[in-house]
Amino acid sequence: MSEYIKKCPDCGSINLILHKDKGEVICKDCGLVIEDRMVDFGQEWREFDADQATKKRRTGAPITWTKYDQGLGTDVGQKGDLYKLAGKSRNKFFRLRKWQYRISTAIERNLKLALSELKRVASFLKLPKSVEEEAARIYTLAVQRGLVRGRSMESVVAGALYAACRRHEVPRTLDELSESSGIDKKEIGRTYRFITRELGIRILPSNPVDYLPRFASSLKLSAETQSRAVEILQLAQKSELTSGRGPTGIAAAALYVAALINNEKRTQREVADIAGITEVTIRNRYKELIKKLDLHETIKKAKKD
DNA sequence: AAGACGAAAGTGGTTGA
DNA sequence: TCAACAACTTTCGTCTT
Repeated sequence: MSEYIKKCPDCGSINLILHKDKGEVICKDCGLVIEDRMVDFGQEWREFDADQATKKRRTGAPITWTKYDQGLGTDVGQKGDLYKLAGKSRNKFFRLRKWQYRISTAIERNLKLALSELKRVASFLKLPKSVEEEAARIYTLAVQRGLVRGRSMESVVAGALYAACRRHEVPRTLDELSESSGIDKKEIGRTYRFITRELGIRILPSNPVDYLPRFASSLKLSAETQSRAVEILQLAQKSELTSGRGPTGIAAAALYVAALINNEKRTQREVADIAGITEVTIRNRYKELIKKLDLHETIKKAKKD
């Protein structure tokens, strides 16, 4: 048992029980949960067969931010323990349960709801687990700092997801996020900026290269074309064609040019739709690319083949 | 006829006084 | 807080294949 807790801070009783398997310290007299989420101080065991495993294994599921209490947490009277008690003390525990519920409402209820929404959007966008975790962490921090107040829960969820995507370099566009969460694009952008600023999350400007694989596969372009596009992008970055421009536009143009060179021509319209930009933007980027990188001959040569 | 191209005007967001 | 500004979009007419 923890060294520093010897008396119940509520009733002063020294009758404390340690629930090792739950990681809780409970006052035997008043039922107060003095400490939960404590670390198991027990000896380290090894398990040699299935029987020992059930007896000796001490860990549960890994801690995760996608559960509102990180998969830990203590509930009063969960398993029907309460019905072993009679009369007064039973009522007392019902009261306790009620209070626990009330106390936890503010933040935890919000989290419960928000995280299920987060999960829904994340799976809709087919985001990897790591991004979902990150987004959940960001959201949890945001709630704890009261950043959600005055904003809709959904928009903060979307903002957190967007931030997590950016950090993990699996960018989704604001449009995609907006479509899957049903939140206005502007709103997501605003909350995104707000929470990243408030939480001091530093995010690199997104790299056009990160968009290529997704666009390329949507357009059913070959792997060669895709890697051609990567080369073009790298050259473009050296010539400083990329700074200050929308990353999707550059990615789309590079892909368009790469497709031309490799005789897998797609129309500007097709590419533009996939990338969520207009043909005009592709044209502008495309012109710049050709001019700066001297791709004239390369394209002409490709056409003859 | 479809796609590519370019001009011109409009939009939303950033920046700097 | 406002105006200037850059990037991007929308629209539309013209040219190319």
